[in-house]
Amino acid sequence: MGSSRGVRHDSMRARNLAVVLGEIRDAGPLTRAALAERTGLTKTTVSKLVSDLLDAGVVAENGAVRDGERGRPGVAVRLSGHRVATLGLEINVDYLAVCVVDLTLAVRLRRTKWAGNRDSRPEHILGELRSLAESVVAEAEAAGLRISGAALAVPGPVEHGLLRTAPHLGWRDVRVADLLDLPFKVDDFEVDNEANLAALGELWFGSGARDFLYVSGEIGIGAGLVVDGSVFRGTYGLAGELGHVVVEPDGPACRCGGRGCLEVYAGQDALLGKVGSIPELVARLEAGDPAALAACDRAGRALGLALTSAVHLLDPGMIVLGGVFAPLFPWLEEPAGETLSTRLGQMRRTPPRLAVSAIGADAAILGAAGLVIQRVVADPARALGL
Amino acid sequence: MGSSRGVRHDSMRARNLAVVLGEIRDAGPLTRAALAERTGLTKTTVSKLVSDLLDAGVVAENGAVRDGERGRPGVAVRLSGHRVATLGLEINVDYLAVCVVDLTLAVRLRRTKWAGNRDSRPEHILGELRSLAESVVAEAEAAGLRISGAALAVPGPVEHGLLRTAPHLGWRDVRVADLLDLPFKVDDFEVDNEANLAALGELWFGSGARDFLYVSGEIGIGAGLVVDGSVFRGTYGLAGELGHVVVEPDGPACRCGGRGCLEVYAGQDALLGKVGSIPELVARLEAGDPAALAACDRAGRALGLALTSAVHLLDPGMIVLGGVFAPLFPWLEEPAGETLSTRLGQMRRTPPRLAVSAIGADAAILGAAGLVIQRVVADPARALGL
DNA sequence: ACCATTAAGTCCACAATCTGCACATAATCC
DNA sequence: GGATTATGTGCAGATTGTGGACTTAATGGT
Repeated sequence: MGSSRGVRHDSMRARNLAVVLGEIRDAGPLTRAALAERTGLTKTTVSKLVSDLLDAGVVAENGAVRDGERGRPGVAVRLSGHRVATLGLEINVDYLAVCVVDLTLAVRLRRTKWAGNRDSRPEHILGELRSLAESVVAEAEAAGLRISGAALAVPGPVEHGLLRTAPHLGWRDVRVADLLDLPFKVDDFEVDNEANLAALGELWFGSGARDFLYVSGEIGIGAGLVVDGSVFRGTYGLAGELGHVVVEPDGPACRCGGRGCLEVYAGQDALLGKVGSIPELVARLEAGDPAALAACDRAGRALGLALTSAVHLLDPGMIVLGGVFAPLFPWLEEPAGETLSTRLGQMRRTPPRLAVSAIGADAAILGAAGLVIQRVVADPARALGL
Repeated sequence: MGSSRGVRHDSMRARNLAVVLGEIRDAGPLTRAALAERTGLTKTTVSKLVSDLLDAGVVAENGAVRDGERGRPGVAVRLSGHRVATLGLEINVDYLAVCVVDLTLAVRLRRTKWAGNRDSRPEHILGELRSLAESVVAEAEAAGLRISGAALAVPGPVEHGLLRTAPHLGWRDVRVADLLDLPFKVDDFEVDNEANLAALGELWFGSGARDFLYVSGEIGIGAGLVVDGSVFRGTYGLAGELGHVVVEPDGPACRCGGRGCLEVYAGQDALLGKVGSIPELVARLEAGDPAALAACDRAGRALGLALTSAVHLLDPGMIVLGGVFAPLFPWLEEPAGETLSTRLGQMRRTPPRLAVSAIGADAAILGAAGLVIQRVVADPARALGL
């Protein structure tokens, strides 16, 4: 049951710090007077709160505002990225990646290590990731940044910090946080599915939409639903497994135990067939190779069918295709979109728009780092000890 | 963007009233000392808050607690249903229904009016519903209850208070609240999909589970997902349209424009075939009628397939079958459950349990009334003018 | 150039609410 | 019947926000 705690003076202040900081983030540089107007707090209170935020180094004054109006010009306050930053981490089948993002969501550092991680020992991979992270953190700290948390994207479903299964890594039930052992408190470190974090990457670093289903085409197919700026995770955090939605009840067997799942038709293995890589596939598609075109068409139709079910169940504002689906978008758009709008029929005024992801392979690490930034802004008092 | 308001002294108090009242609701009768313990507030503060709640008539003292311990016995405080109540309304194809539920979730009044509402004029039906509601409200007020809000369940998707389409009523784009014109403020009246409200009915009046997918088998098939005690509605409030999830991509045409939707195999029309009613179908099933058994088996398998997709996308804690699926549960459970667990395969430790709804046809009105009660408890200061 | 006007930001007395401790109250235990 | 223990309330004090007066820094008209 909801055993929620009462509110005391300090939580009131904490909340108001978050409100002011959130408003500065959402509505760009603002003067104290404008902040008072927008938050409903008095100028006095806003002044005191802003002063604390200035001391903490999370905001900075932007110089006088020259808006041509009469009267004393205000001093606008904006988010400052010079002190607080967070760490985004990713383990994928082919690489490890790390980035540092500051409070303004500027990417400060970024590093990738290519590695064949198929069927590898968790301890080994996580050790590599730790040393990668440590070097990046040291560099960030040398630049005067304080890393206030981290999040890690993994290629598989995560339940309460436990990686249930990562089929292509060959991992099962791995307590990732314990093995990785970074020097963060539990509250400041999170592990989540690659698709969920990539969806958040699209949210904060992409096109600016606040409601969409991000479809992550990797070796497997996942999806992350963003509704009004936050990810829907379901009961155990396992929502969004688009790859195993039923497309053809009597179709070919899938590794999951089912038959005719989306992954069978549109997973990376199905798309590539005998082709070696995605860039090569794109080259063949551009050259008009019939086998490649047929595979894409089939994948697109299957994707359209799975998305039909997803739209009925999840009601996304739009659909963003990412991962390997991004470079293939020109060949997937028509069969998938056609299938989707035919099937949805009269159920919707207009079917959700199909769009290509605005950011590339970095989606997941950016989303991971952004998630922690989000938390700092949502509760600066806790994150900064104000 | 989240232009949220700052917190002032009065909102702090409002929040604490809600915390205390919520705790009393969730954890049964509690003494002031126990409340202080649980909320983290001091005994002094809790005393003052409880005193206000007593004055408002939403809680009552329960007599001394005799728990065999030493020391002064506390006086337990419990929710009191003698003053505040809410109204639940439903329009369905075959009937109108109304109920009054008090703060303790006790059903105080209940009335159903059978009517053939197929292809009827909205003004007419809503007029009938209004007079039904008015008589029930008058009766409730005569019993000393104050009706502090209402919610209405309708058989179709609702987007921002607009009933988009109710195929079996023959309605399209109806502004239900305006036509119904009950004397409630906008904040105190809500229209929602029958499946969503039935799901909430199951939550508050059913088995006690807090995470489940409620599947509502009516003329159409809808579903309401409850995660941690609240309904997931998607971007436009259209989530949970289980009836049009793809079961067989090349199956028979559905009235929605698609093919092989769940509704084609497991909608009421498909289940009944030439049989006249659900009770008659049940009788035939009990008698072993092969045609009836085959229809149910086919419906169960189709339901299992649609639920497979739903489980992958929505990650429900369990699955509750309601509406006409409730009486048919004995014949649906095996084919649906078998299909579901085979298909989910290794993706889950255990597939979500299939259960039958604990409440009957009243699910939607109970959920509707309960929703408004929930709001009163969530913000007693606003709802009661404290 | 100067002064009225306008708006931003700060100062200070005051108000709302919660805390912490003391204390009265009402049981049980021996 | 007195020691012990726990509940609930009263009162002073702390924290935080409010509201209006005041200072500051511009513009614009004379």
